[in-house]
Amino acid sequence: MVTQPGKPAPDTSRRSERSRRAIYDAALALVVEVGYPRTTIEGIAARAGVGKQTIYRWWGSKADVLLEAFLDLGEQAAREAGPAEHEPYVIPDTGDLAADVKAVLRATVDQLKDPRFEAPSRALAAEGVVNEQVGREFTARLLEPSIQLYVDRLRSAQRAGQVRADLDPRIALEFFISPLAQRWLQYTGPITYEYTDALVDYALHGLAPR
Amino acid sequence: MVTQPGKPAPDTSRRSERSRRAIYDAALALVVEVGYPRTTIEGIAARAGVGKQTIYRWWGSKADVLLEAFLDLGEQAAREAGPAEHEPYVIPDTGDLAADVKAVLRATVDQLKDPRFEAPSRALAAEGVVNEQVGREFTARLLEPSIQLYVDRLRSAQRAGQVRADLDPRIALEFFISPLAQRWLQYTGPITYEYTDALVDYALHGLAPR
Amino acid sequence: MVTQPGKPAPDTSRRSERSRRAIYDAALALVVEVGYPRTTIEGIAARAGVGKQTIYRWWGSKADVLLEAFLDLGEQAAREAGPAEHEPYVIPDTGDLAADVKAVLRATVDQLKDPRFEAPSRALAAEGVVNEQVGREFTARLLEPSIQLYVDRLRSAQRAGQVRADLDPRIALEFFISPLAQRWLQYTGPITYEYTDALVDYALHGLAPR
Amino acid sequence: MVTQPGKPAPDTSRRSERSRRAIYDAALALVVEVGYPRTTIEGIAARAGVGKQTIYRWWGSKADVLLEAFLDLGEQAAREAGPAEHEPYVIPDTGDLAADVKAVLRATVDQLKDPRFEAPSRALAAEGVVNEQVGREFTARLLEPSIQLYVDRLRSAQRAGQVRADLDPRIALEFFISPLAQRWLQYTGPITYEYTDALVDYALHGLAPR
DNA sequence: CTTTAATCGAGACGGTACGTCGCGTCTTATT
DNA sequence: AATAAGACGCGACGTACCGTCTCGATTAAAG
Repeated sequence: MVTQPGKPAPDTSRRSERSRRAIYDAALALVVEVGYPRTTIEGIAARAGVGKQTIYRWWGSKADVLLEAFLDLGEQAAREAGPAEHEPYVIPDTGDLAADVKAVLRATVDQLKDPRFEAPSRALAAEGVVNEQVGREFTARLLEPSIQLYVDRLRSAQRAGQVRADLDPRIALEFFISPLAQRWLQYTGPITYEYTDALVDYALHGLAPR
Repeated sequence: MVTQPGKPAPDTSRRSERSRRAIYDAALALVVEVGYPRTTIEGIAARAGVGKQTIYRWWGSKADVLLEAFLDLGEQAAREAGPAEHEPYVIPDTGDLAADVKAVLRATVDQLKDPRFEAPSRALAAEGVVNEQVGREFTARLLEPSIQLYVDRLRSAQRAGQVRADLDPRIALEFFISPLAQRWLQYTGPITYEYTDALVDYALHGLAPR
Repeated sequence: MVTQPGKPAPDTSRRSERSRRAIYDAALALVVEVGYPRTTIEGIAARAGVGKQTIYRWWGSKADVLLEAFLDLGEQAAREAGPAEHEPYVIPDTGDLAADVKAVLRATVDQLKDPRFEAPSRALAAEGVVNEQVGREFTARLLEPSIQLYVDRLRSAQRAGQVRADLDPRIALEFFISPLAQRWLQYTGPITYEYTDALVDYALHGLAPR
Repeated sequence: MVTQPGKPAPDTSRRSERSRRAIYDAALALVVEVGYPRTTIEGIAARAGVGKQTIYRWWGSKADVLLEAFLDLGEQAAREAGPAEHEPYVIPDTGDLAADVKAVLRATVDQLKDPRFEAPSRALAAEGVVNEQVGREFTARLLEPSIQLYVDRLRSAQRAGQVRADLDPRIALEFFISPLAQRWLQYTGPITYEYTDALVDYALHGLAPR
């Protein structure tokens, strides 16, 4: 992200768009097909019909390539969905917090099970666990936007009196997404609609008896 | 875990205890010192004063070695703590669920920040995210025992009327540990005592106003 | 061959005859089947159903084993041929030197083409070229006895006036065997009866016109 | 020699001349210093300051490297000797066959005792004995040119009436070189000027009395 | 519309680590 | 005490990728 002083900084205006696209496609395809550890820079270059240097010129590491490829995939999907139908990219606000969050979590469950999404995002998550720089980048560019949606929706719910006003939404939202994240990352339990529905109910009403 | 048909299965009784220990020590030290990706089988062997084949004979991969080394480290720590003082290995049951869980989570926070623990467990978690077999093994042998302690404590609280009887403890406990896990794995927020205390309060009383 | 001072010198009387034979058989069979370089001590031991140490106890190297195995093969062949029919083990003396030597060389040609003989003796010759100790041992125990037969036959011919009396038989015999040896060792030409017959004629009458 | 179908055939024009030279030097030096069996590809690469792959890219085996290194050494020596003084690379033709051949054989004796020549050529000869492909290559590229010189000289002698016209020079020349070769390869006798002189005399005049 | 300089494809290069094979030594249990 | 079995420390194998470094051959911006 930061410009290195040692490197002459390549000229972005002359960059080959066709190569960039081919590299993204190759990287994503390989991660799906052979898995992240067996995805190599050489393999990406060969599959993309691109010189290795073209990759090293524009990215710093395998994880970097994949992160941008994955972000691009998201933007592409958003673009294809069109401005009208952008359902999964915001949290609906029908006034019923429980229903709205349940709906979004169900969509998330579907997404987690789509191999096109799962392979690269697992790879990036894994890399991020062990490489803090990648981890922070991953979180900032992929998780943070989604998290912000939850924060916004919770603030709205607070204003509507559906959520206690003294709660920190940054913490509250974790009751919805962290258990799901952990089951996904660490295989601590099955991932189903019933499960995510239960999470919402448990979280809203608390574990203690009323 | 499963006996491979192709391999002649070495004779466990003649195994060198001294080599096994040296390998564990070397693996853990290297992961702390140079990080998981730069920890190599060759490096472990060299540092342990052991032939590479001795590692390949008994373990299937770098992750396998580290997993057993880490489990052994845990057992060793438990043994050293002695049968009298086994504080972190159960959840206290004073009758006050909130206080008991807060105490345990504070201990967990400390542990997550201890480099001797952090480096290998991050490494294993990362590997597990991208390699399902390792992930399930990691969860079964490392996470599951801790999870079970929460299940037991929550059942006790249900009997005591402090937790609603109709809740599934396997889900309920995730409100305590999953948010912490996600902050640790994905840098989604700071990890402090105040934070874990808040988790317990939010979880018990729910997000919705009473 | 020389007793090493460092080694405790094993007790020959307790030696297992069955193992020795099995090792010889395995060594010879492997050299024929997979070639000398791919014949290993481990392979010989495994095929002979013998511990590796049993080989290391009694022999100093792969070449040593093979040399003894090959010598044993020769003795065995001689024993089987019986005391009556020991044709290839002496040079006949009919009074006609040319005929006698031609006959022996033809037998040698046959032997050189027998795979059971060729594989191990090539292996030993090769080893001997690069390892002087083995080379001298090979020559002393395998070549020298045959050479001596030629010396004797040539001396007899000298007495009979068929060979000039002032010649050194140690040199003269090389005109019969060295060209053949070189063609065999270095592929410098085809090996046929006509060729060995010609060698004898050329050698006896000289290259210069009479 | 033959293009393998499985390998993509590297681009010869981009080959590093400096690496090739360094590899030749290292290979020859190591064979002299530690012997052929203890000369390893890894050792050559390390000494040449070259990646192992650079060796595997251009040669098929240790013997291949050494063969080319040795041929190169010969060409280099020939180049250094210059076009004027190329004494050892042809057989003189003074009209006196005996004298000419004796002179060349004496030079050969000297060469056989030069360690810079002896170590690699023994190694290649040994390898060739046990590996027919290497053996034929060795003979074709190293021995054959020298053999041809003898053939030519003998033909000249035939025309001059010094050698019987009905003889096959390919066989006749072996009386000069094969006995020497065998003594060198198999330690069957000492190698001296007197010996090679005697070979020439015996060969020309024959073993039988005149 | 050239000119020209950066990017591109290709892939050779010096390296590091891989996972395997075989060495020669050793230890253990059996005969 | 020798044996079958095989674990061990060690070194080399041949392979896969790493990240750097030339090479022409485009190729798009500036002259």
